Amino acid sequence: MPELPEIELLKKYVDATALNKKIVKVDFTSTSLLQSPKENFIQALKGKKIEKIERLGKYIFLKAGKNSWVVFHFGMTGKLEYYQSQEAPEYTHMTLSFEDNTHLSFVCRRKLGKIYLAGSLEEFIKDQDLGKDALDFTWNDFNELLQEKKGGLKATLTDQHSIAGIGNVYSDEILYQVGIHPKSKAEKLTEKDKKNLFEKMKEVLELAIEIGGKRSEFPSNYLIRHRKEGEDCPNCKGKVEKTSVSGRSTYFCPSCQKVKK
DNA sequence: CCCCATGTTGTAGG
DNA sequence: TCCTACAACATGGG
Repeated sequence: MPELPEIELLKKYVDATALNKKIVKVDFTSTSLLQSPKENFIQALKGKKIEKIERLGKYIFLKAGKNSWVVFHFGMTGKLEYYQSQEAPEYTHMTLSFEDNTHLSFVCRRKLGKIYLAGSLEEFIKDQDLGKDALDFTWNDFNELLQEKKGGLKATLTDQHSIAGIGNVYSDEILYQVGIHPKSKAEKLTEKDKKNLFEKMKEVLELAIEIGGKRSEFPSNYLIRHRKEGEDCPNCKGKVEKTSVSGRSTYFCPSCQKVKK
């Protein structure tokens, strides 16, 4: 569930379901994802109202009382589920129960997610050294960032300390949409490349949010619809290839995307 | 059994 | 210091 668009949709989901509800019970099925002692979570959350929900990058923050936030990171398979029944979903790690007998569970099959406590967003951002959210970047921010980066472009796009929110799938998509090879070096981009990249970064992420993150709803000229080795490139006669960049599986079209190095 | 998967982090080396 | 490669984490699916 994990990149910026999916997390933004999850944020909206929690806004629509759990906002302003009072937490009457906090349960743990496991404590292995907790970044603070279980007791601290109970103390911070029990009896409190969920006052506000925020997202930054791939994190979701729930405000429960003054200077008290619970922060979720979803790893590859995490999500939040709101429900009324008694039974928590499979792979639930933590459940908040509300006065109206509804529940919000943090569900994470592969256990790569994390749950934190924080006094403020600012403090959390500082502790984690998180970059600015991809959707909050201005052209100036983006230009400056790429100016100071020496390494691979995809590594920078997916580095949460530089730009928060972009992951493996959307970085491939953004690079495909601007016709730049994922193995390109940030320092070799022209001003025009960078401008295009900046605009497509926003466009791709915003479109993904608009269509509810459903893969089948993306335009047919999106790589995400053809994210498989040997698929036809939707823009030319080439075939989609798979390679490894920054240690991740990377899909691209070798004739539409040329390396700048 | 093999490899793959929307992520992050620690380590080793250049 | 900054960058890269790679293993590790954990678990289900093909």
